[in-house]
Amino acid sequence: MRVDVTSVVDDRGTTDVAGHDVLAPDCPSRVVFGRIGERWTMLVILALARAGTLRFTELKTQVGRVTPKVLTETLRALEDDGLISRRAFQDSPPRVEYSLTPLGESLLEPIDAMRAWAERHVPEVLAARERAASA
Amino acid sequence: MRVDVTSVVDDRGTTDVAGHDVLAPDCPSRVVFGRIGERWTMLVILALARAGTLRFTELKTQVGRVTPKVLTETLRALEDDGLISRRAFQDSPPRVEYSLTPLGESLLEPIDAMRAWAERHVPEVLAARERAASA
DNA sequence: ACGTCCGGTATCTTCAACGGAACTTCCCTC
DNA sequence: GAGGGAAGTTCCGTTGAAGATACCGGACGT
Repeated sequence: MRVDVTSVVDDRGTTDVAGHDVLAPDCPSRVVFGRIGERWTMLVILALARAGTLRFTELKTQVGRVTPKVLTETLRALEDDGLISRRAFQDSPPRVEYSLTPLGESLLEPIDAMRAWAERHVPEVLAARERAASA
Repeated sequence: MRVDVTSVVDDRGTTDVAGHDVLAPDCPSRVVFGRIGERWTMLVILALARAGTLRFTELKTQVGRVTPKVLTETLRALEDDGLISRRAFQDSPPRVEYSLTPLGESLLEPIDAMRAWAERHVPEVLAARERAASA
């Protein structure tokens, strides 16, 4: 199929029912994995999932050692993707509340699958890493 | 507040049954998300999942425009984590075969959950992105 | 009048990832 | 003896994300 890199593997049903080629660099799953692979997004999403709603500084302390700049970037990106919503009140001092959108909440399911895998298998991964390091 | 990353949020059951704090920077899920967030790992794992076994150059062509150096790095990292196995034969010309370990195969399940989410929801994400871009 | 809180910006620097191209070793074929 | 795989390695350069630090503007308390 079109897309340059393509046709890499037409010979064995590599595209799913929806017509996506999971190996193509522009596959939707790449978009998703790219986003959740970024350093702070998971932490932000999980923090919001727990708290429901958090203000900027609350988020900052919950998430850990993130600098305001990077946190802002992360939040903007997630907002642009429709995963979180930002409501600003013009109180003084300023108040801004972040929370998950329904779309963001729906992402919790696959995230949790990943987390479950991690909890079950990370000991094996760490053991393998240690073996590799000492070798 | 004590800053040590721990005990960030003891006030609301934030640790799961296994005692992991999902928000801690050293949480196992971070390890996993970090790894799969890297640029080529997904592609390698999915290619191997399909083919079963691949040689270096086969992998290289399947995965796309990856340079040998980066592919080697990716493969080494995955091998160190126990997700793929590398068998070298001393034929000539050299032959090396890569395949998923059982651990690597077990990772396919959460990956697929993620992929399923992506396929269902990426249109919404892209729509949100476009709204954000034009605003 | 002064400092504080809040939600950020602005600027600078550092660091790891990624990439390109050439080189290597070993054996084989032409 | 010239060339050609296979599976990398080495050297070098670029880039983009992340971090540190400082600052801002407006209301508020004291």
